[in-house]
Amino acid sequence: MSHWLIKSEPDVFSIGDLARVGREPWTGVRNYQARNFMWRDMRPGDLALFYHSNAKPPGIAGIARVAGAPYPDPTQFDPASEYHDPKATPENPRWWLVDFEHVATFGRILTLDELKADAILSAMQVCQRGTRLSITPVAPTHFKRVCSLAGASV
DNA sequence: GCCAACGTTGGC
DNA sequence: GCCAACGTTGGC
Repeated sequence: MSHWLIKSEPDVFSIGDLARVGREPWTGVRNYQARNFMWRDMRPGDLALFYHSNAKPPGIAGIARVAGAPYPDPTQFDPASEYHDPKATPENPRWWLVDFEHVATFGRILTLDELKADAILSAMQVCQRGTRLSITPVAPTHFKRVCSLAGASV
């Protein structure tokens, strides 16, 4: 099993929103590296840290799980969507996604400051400056340590 | 295929 | 709101 970190702006879609809906298609990813993670590398059952970006404070808010196999992001075909991609066709899709389902909401946000201050977790990609990638792989040791610091048992 | 300009992300 | 980082675009 692989582990991941997925970013979301809580004003747009938060861990609480995921808990409410249960399962959500991860639409709107328009970066090839992030797409490749979903399209090629993720497997159903993989666990992901749910990170709140552009938040006060930014940090990890909970855990999600890859809920199924990848499929084309429907928003790329929708001219009314802000994620519409005129170069994509149903016969030749460019953007793929997976659904995520809610696993756990942490009792508190594990803040970016705490991650950076931690001798082990400071190596995480999300801690490096200039990392804008919305989906990143996470080492199993990092995943376990985050869960233990957040008091979550997974 | 180089690279300057531009747009976006996201912490601060 | 500022701006560093960096991916993408498009002229050549």
